[in-house]
Amino acid sequence: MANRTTPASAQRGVTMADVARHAGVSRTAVSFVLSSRETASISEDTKHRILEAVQTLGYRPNAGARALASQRSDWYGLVTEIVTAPFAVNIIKGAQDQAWLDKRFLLIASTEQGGGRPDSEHAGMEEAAVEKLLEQRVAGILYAATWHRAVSVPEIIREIPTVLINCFDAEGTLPSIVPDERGGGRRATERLLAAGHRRIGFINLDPDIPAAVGRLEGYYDALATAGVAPDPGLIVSGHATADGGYTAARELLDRSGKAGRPTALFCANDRMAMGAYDAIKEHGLAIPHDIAVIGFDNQELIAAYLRPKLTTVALPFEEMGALGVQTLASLTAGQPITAHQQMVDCPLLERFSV
Amino acid sequence: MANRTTPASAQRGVTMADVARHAGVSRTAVSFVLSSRETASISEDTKHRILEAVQTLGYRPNAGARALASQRSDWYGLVTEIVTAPFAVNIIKGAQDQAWLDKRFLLIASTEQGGGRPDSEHAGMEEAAVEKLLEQRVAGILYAATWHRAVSVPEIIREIPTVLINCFDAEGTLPSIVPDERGGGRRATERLLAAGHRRIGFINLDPDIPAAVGRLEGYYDALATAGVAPDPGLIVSGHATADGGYTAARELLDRSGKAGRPTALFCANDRMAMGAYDAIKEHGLAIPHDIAVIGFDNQELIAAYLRPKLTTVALPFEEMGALGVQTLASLTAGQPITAHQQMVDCPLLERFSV
DNA sequence: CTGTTAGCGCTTTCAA
DNA sequence: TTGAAAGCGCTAACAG
Repeated sequence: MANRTTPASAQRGVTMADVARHAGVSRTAVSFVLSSRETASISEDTKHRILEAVQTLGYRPNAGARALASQRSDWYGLVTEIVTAPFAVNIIKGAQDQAWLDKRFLLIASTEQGGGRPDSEHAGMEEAAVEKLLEQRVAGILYAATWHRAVSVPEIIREIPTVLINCFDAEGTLPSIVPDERGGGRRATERLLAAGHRRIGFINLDPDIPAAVGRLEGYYDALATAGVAPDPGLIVSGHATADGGYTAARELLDRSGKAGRPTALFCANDRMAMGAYDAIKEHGLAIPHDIAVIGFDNQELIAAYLRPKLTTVALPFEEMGALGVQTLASLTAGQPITAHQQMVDCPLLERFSV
Repeated sequence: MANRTTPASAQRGVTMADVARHAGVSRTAVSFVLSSRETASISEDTKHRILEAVQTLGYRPNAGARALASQRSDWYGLVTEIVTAPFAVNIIKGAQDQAWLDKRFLLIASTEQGGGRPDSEHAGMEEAAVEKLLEQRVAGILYAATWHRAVSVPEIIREIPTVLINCFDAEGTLPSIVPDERGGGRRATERLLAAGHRRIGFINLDPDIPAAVGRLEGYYDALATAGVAPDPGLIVSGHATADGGYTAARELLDRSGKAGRPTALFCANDRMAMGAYDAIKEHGLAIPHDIAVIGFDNQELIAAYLRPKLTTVALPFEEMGALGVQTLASLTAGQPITAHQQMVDCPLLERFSV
């Protein structure tokens, strides 16, 4: 092999038997020491000899053999479209970090992004991915989506413990972890309310998706608690882009109806907030002096670069990833599911637009 | 297991022996059919019976057992900081897709981003990651960096075939795949030249990094070919941020020295171009009418959102990932290394700033 | 406290 | 063309 430098290395060679021989003990002893079993106690001396043999021989355990013999594996499968659409990439990071802590490996099978359509080629890829993961005998599967929505997972996934991250199955039979959209919407609105605003415009996403529903509910919640009557004229929904936000914001600002225009804008995502900024500036208004703006998603590249920097609600991707692994761990450990759907808080990130 | 629906499923149970029994043949026959060996020809009839048995029994091969018995694996390890710093996430996508085509799995071990410092905690994590990968008996390792630079890889990585993506080792002993920065710089400059510009300002990155060196060389190349003498006064380097770009652009624009200011700006990355836009607009100049701008990196979120949309040079992340897997494949297949360092083209993306 | 003995599910010579 | 048999490297009863 062209690429090999360390010569007498341990890649293919040193086995547990070698270690045992070198240390003058049985393979069992070695196995026990290496997996630090408590059951059988082994003299400090032998233990030391074994460890030493491991060192000098450069022994490296064979994870595959171990899995085969013990009938369990250290692997979780992660099937996701996220690698393709890196918006929620921190889910992977959170999962990976947590898995690492638990001394488990993540086998990532990336799929193309698909809207969860059951009838697409996407579905075929996903099924193939799950199949492959099952062949690897992963202990469980994590299924993560780029944006919070209902998905339809390949049926075979049900053969093993599975947890859904940032999505849920329509039948609602699989444990899932989602952001608390409603709480986030409430929090954003409360922040605006706390700043003294009473006429708060809400620029929503496509009203069909869970994010839109939840964030709007949160908006109503906060208004109700504060005792301000919601004005339907203050709520518009637009395309989830900067252009959509621009158009929607203009619409809101142009209205000089009975009560005048809003003094604050809650945009259901940062991209729309970006467009809203443009519309506001075009109207000759200053943020946050004349009008406050709050976003949602905390897309760093946008929120932290706008002028002024955007106050927004963050999606807890990393936390969801970590919680997913934890949930899967307890599932594979045979513990019953406590909560079917776990919601993770969406924290407010204060910057300078309120 | 709470989470199991398909009851008599194949998760732990059906083995090759079962299939053989069901089909009334030997395990060898099954093995041959399933791995489609040519060596021993098997009658169409038995083959059919075997495949049928596989179907009805729901047999699923055990990848681990196969690896153990055959002494080779279908897995490549990918150790990278990219998951943490998703700028170059398409490297993963490219690698993943190519691996999938080759019917191989990517075991991703993510590490925290580190500057390649050999003495950091980062290095410890990396070494642990590689160690784990070796325990899994991966066939080879891919090591990918978020930004093009020299890295120092854990020594143990040299025990197996390894290819570096978007980075290279200082000693230059490992095969590596990097973007053709110089070609990209040349291409950008040529584009500006083709538009008739002769006084082209260049806002460079920190001059120590390969991207800065290469892009500047490309700039000189293009100028030389076009027969225009480079003006040192037109070259500045700044911090690789929007602010850095803003400052650098101001500096260039404020200069009204002997030959006046540049009519075009080549920014060594898109973030700096973003800042340059601000500076240009503040000067009351229009893009591209008064001054053309070209960027580098093609950071979608920036390049496609600036007004006007930014013409820029793209980094070939996906291609590098795919090429990395291909290179690793030929390496593990025992083929000699042809090129030690492979450079991948950086294509120009025309938008509206030139 | 340590060693013996069976496998785990598959591949792969070597005979038949 | 097919089958028997011997492992791959490890774990896990069970004896000693």
